[in-house]
Amino acid sequence: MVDLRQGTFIRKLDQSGFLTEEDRETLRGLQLRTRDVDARQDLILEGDRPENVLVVLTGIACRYKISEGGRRQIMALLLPGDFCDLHVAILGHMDHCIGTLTPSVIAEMPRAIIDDLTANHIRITRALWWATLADEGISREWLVNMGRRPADQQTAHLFCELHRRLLTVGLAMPDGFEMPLRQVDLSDILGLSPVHVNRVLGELRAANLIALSRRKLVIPNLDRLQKFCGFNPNYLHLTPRIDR
Amino acid sequence: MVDLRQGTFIRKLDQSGFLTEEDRETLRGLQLRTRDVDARQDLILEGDRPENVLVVLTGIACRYKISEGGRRQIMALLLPGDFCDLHVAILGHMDHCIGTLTPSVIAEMPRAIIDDLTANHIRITRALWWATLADEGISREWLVNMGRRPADQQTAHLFCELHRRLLTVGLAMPDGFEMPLRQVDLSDILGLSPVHVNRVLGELRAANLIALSRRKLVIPNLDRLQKFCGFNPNYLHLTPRIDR
DNA sequence: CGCCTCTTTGAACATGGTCAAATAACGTGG
DNA sequence: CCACGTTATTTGACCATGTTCAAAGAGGCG
Repeated sequence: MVDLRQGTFIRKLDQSGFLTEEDRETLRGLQLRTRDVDARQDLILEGDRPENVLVVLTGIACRYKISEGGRRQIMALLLPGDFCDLHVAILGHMDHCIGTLTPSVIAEMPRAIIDDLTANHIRITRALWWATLADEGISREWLVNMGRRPADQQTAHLFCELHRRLLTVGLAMPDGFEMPLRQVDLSDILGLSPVHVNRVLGELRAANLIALSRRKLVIPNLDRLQKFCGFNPNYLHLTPRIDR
Repeated sequence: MVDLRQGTFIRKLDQSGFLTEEDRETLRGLQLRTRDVDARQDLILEGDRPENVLVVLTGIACRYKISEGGRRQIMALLLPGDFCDLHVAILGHMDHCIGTLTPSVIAEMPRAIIDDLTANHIRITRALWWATLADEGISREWLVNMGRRPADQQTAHLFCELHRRLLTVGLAMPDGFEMPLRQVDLSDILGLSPVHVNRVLGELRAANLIALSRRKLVIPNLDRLQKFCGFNPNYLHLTPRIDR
């Protein structure tokens, strides 16, 4: 079944700047099986050696681990268009779990397709590699965020990142976006306690940096929010590439 | 000049399990210029578009960023054999800085060599990709470490990781290793204050989990240390690959 | 309406941070 | 080899940020 929603990941790969119209055509022609998944379901567990590569088409998923202490740490957010487990093709086994945070539609890309793409489509291969490297850039920024920013700036920074990333997949407005994550999820992303996240959200609201209610996040003044947390979107590597 | 020290990165890539003797021969034949660098020197700055890819031959370097607040966060340690900036070939510009932590020897791999390798040596290409993905696994574990472990376990975990990684490049003994990082460096890795790192080190010493003096770290009981911090080396992807 | 989940609030506590100063280790030149 | 300046580690006292536990409200949904 050709699914129009796969436009999301084509657009994502296209951001690498490597694809030609021919490549996009190839990607559009892929026949992928899709799967509807509820919120808070595991897609892949640590140690798995999955046969298919999963791609998020709609919804939000995440990479996470459970620490010895039984606490969840989310290490990456997977938005529409993002690949869940490309690395497994190279590394062999998963070193973390992947689960949905919201109800999602997931596409399954058979290993055979990946093998074909990486063998016969050099630019698509580069785009795939680009995607994994861009992910890495984000996790580095999260380290800075957790290590060197106080909770309020850290939270604001996450919102700036989400806003920017959702914009590129057409899921945000210039001044806000649908925010389906719960406060517990935010706390597991930020490495904070849920209670503290709640208080920080209160502060950000009080400072009129955000408005958040009924799952809508409104950013009254994006520039102010970005300045507040020192957000510099460079690490997302979203700028149009004109140099190759 | 063929430099024997490039054995370090060949060994590193070999851990991917993808290389054949022919590939190793190819890598051994590379003519690389090397450079001696003092401790605490920048090799690459944020925004750079370096022409050569750098490889650490001896010493320890790191990826880092300086936050708005002027505080350094180290996001990765680069040990002998590690590539500094492979991603730049794909992403276009650096989103972080790279600098040495100790006196180091750095090899410069001209872009032309990388292009040749990735065009004509499929297994070496996969090994390179493997290396970047393994790095990513480490930064994910660091997120867990910072987000969900108290400072003492976090510090212990870093030592376990360092020990294991240094073992694979022949720079550690079964019960310890040379620890050239200062406490400030540790604090910038762990996202803690230098003072607190000092106190944590004291605790770990008091609990007889480590002995640390004159730049030698001794681990009296590795198993105990690993249990203490929940260290599971899985994420390093160092296990011998027999499945392909 | 009633249940369940999520958010909000309060009070006491703990972990880690800051500032400042003392001590120890290191490297260099005499 | 020692003295000195420099850099790194250690210690103390006080403070701030974030955590925990518990309970009360709000919202969403059948």
